[in-house]
Amino acid sequence: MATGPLLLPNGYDGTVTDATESATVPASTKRGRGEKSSATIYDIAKLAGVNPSTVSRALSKPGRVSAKTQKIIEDAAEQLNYQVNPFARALPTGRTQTIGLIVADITNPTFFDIIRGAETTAAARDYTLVLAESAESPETEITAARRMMGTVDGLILASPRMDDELIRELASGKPVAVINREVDGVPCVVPDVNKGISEAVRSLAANGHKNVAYVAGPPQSWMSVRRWEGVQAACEWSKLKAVRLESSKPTVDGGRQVARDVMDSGATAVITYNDLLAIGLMQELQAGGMRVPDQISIVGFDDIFGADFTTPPLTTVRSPLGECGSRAALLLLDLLLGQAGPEGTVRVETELVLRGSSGRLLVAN
Amino acid sequence: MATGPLLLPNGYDGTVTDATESATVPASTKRGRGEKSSATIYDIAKLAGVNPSTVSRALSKPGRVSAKTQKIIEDAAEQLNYQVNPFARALPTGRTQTIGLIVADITNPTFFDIIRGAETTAAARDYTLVLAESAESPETEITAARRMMGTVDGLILASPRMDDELIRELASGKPVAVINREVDGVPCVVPDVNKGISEAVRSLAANGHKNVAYVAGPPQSWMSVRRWEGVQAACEWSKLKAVRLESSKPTVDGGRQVARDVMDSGATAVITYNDLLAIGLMQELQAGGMRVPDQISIVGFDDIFGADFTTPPLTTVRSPLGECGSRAALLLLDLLLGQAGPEGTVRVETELVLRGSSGRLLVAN
DNA sequence: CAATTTTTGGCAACCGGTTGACAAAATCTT
DNA sequence: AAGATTTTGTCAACCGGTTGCCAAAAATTG
Repeated sequence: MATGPLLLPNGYDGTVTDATESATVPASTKRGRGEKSSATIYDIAKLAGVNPSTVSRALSKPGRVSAKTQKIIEDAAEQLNYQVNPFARALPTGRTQTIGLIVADITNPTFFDIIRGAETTAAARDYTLVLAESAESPETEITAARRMMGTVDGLILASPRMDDELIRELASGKPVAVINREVDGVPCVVPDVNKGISEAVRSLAANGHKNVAYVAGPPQSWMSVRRWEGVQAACEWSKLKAVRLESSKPTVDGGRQVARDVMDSGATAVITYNDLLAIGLMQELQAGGMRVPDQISIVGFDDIFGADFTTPPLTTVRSPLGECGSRAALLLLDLLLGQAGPEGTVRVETELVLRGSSGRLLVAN
Repeated sequence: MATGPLLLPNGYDGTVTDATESATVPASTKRGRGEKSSATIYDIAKLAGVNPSTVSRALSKPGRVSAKTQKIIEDAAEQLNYQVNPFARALPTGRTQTIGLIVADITNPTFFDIIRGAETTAAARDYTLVLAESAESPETEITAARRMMGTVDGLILASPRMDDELIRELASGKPVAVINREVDGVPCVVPDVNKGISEAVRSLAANGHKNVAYVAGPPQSWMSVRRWEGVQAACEWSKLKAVRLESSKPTVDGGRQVARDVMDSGATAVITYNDLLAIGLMQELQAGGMRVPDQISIVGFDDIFGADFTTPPLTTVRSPLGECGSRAALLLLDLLLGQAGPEGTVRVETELVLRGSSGRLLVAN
């Protein structure tokens, strides 16, 4: 009847609280497969000759204990190579130093910049980023969100597909920030599409285009609607005809599939919901013998990684995605630190990035 | 002197343990800003008329309680919309249902696929992925790793930059899996470069090339060394001359910068450490008037997103990055469930993806 | 139907920090 | 120097689950 913790690593057996042991080494050797587990505040307290609560205060409430005691405790902590146990801390306080990010689709490079932006600013403030994806499904999204809410201090939803109402419900529990969508009562970071779109449409009009097609994104996408509205408005202003086409999915493949419809529409310029659609569309049109931009101009959205690898390089309305991620993280962190920033929506600028895929129409239509 | 928890949301005030209250609603209304916080096993126990420990067993130890009690408890849990508190569970057990992933650079699309692969398989097994980056710095990496070790059940290091010794030290604490590098005694997932490289070199030789340049990656990169060795061996076998060039950083920009050296080297075919370098290099060479592949062939590594957007599309040695992420996650999860899989290194195949950037040499050199 | 074995549920300790209340010690007043 | 005030450290309860141990209940056996 050995009492060793080999078979049941999580048992509470063995560790008698015996005051006779030496105090220079952390008492605990219990967790896991017998490795040195990290020291606790109790170990520090014993070594420093103070009460554990004093240790706790010294380590987290600056100024609450005298400089002298502070020093003794810090030295002891250092000597024992102490690291707080995040769970033990999270249990009473609820704080976890963690923020969650849910993206619609990890496959989509649009989100990589957002992830990067959020991760970088979170890390800079000593927060850890937890990532999940919804696979474009509102149900998966809400499940992931609910699961995360338990473990994070705040949540960022990038291009959420769930209902406004659900988002508000989540936001009533813990701080939530939304990217690429505007939800009443919830802090949002939204690229203001108007500037970029009007630049794009004006450029198309100046190059002699009369008929513009907009290739839409997923129906649940708030941003797709906004972009379509923007395109309509700008086209009206520039006296162009605008028609809306649907896509099956907002990917390169979806772009290829919509090429037929684009041809049939008679448009000489196409603005797509995102760059992936634009790239797929361009590939398919070129494969069919069309010359871009001589016969048809293509404009994407977002300026994702790789948008300038194509031939011709893609003209696109750039959204500062990395900035969106970063701003959303900041919004959240401010909320968490109690210094509520400007309540409403943060708008970031979009701009036209004029490259080779749009230009003057050389062939009369 | 109101005792309301408004100003000090984390206080323990107020909640007297009064047995007279109605039992149909979770007693707790304390956490946060006064919203309904989730029910605890104590609430369930009260509602079901059993002991909290019985609830705990019913919910996590299948078969430990009778079917009847099980049902009563499950119903009560459902009614109260119970969710386990992950911290409370993690505190005594150490289990967190979380795995960490540290990548060298979130900016680098190579890691996108790895992240996706890991996230997807983790999520499928009900684990959450926690992400951090090391910004290509060994110091940042070890800091991030140490921080993470406290909060995750296992860790994946993708292209780690730290010493073998440090990796083994980490691995002695909790399960660790490594991607893109082989470390003795630690489970690794490594693309086997030989097949892809020999295909690539054979193809170059068949197209009349005699001099090959390899553009190396970061000096700490284990994989860069492996690739250079592979290129050397394959070139020797095919009787080609191989020379190694250094790059400043493994990015598109780094590729542009190395163009000069490539020209000077007299090589007619270039194999680069990764696709980013290849793309940058190709852009710069083309900007300087070189024709690809007529005057120079370019072969990258990894087949990242966008590698086929270029003109000509990039020939590259594909590593199944998504599979690497997924396999590493599986390795870890198996380890966590105690069913240690095959101890050693998992090798995944690489293959040449022949596209337009490599081909027959048209101009005598 | 009694004796024995197996199930099942309850008790209480425990994980490792945090914090309100309070008393002891130190500092400041007058 | 005695009293008032402030600083500092201790006590104990608490967050919400988990689990070893034990006794009561149920099932099995003779």
